[in-house]
Amino acid sequence: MNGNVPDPSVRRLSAYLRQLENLSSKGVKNVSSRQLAEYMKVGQSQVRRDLTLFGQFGRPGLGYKVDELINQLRDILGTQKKWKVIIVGAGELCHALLSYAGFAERGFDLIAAFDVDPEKIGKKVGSGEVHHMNELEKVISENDIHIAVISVPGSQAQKVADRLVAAGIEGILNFAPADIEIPDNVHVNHVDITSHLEQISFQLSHEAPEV
Amino acid sequence: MNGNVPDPSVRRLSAYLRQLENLSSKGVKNVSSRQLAEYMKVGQSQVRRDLTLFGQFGRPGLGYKVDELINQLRDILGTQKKWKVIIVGAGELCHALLSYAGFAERGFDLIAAFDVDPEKIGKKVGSGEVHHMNELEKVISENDIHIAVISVPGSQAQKVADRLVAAGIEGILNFAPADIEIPDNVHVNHVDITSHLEQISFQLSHEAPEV
DNA sequence: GTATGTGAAGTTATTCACAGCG
DNA sequence: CGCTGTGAATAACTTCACATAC
Repeated sequence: MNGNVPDPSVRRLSAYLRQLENLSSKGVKNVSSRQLAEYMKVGQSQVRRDLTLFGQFGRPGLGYKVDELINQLRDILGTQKKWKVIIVGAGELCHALLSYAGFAERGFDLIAAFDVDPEKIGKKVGSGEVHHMNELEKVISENDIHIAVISVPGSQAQKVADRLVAAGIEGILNFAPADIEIPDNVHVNHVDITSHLEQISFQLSHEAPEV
Repeated sequence: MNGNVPDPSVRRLSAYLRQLENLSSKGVKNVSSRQLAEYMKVGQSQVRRDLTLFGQFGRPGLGYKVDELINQLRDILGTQKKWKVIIVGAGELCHALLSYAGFAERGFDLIAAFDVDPEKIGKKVGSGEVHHMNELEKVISENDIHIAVISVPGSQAQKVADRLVAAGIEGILNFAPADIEIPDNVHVNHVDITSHLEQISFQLSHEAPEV
């Protein structure tokens, strides 16, 4: 459909979608790029530019129809259809993610977790249950899984990633505190909490001192 | 010290630091920009450029001394000194974060958590314990806290953020699935898990179909 | 020979500003 | 008259390529 969309744009599309869902739940029917831009901290032309990368969704003089745009954004992001997702490592993070993230409403269906701890196996998580690690490949292939979340200790992350890739997984969300190496055709998103704290630390450390 | 460093550079500095800590623990003493660049997926001149934004740390012909560079990066990121951090919301995410992130080694000391659930109050977390929310302002001011983590339900996030800001917090790491509005002089980092999944979904959906 | 630091060039992303539609 | 969509202008970031140091 299109060659290259700036990464930052894609991130913002998520943010717009979040904001629009909010507006929709408040009964708002129409929104202009200026209004949308206000909520996030971007310029109004940025909003329009991001959207027009994928088509023309607005009406001059009128703005965008909230519900319509929500659907268009979901189409763009590919979350109109449900993705089946598995999570490797059924520890606290796994439960934390499930307890708050509202995966399902956003198009992601957690259908299985994996762990080596016998105590955890068989317990319910999301819309599935905890399996033993040695069923990993079987479950992936039988259920047509494309996306996996890694939430194991850092020392295990690479090993897990290798198995996921070998089993055909194409997208990985990595919460382990370790970088993983994977082939170029697999998409990884690494959530490194320490790094986020370091960003903040950097900002505070380089603040223009208060006058 | 310096006016404007590209955000992407700061993010990469964290990544270099992570990689260098790794190398150091393996006993590696020296590293070149080419080697460092290989591990992350950046060009070698990018590495040099990022580093020289803050000084000249390398030796032509030799590369960088691993342990020296680690210290310099920590100075830059401001994590040479320990930051005291609090977390609001003592739920599963709070425990997940503590159980795996190795905060302390990276310069962040979790000294208190806050919750409204009486069952949780008094329990130990990190190097502190869970307090009732109404002690929030008191603990912040008495302990000279600058950074806070929000891990409460989305509906509470804004309220919590407002109190944190009013109490003098300058940096917020927000895990709640909601955007928060705060004044410009406070630094926020929002970890939105759904958004990360959407990035992956987008990539998979717009993949050049396999030939 | 190897590797840094950096001007200059190139690329990518953001913002401006306005023609044209509702 | 408000608001979109978009060429053109600007700014931000990255890469090249080489003089210089070890």
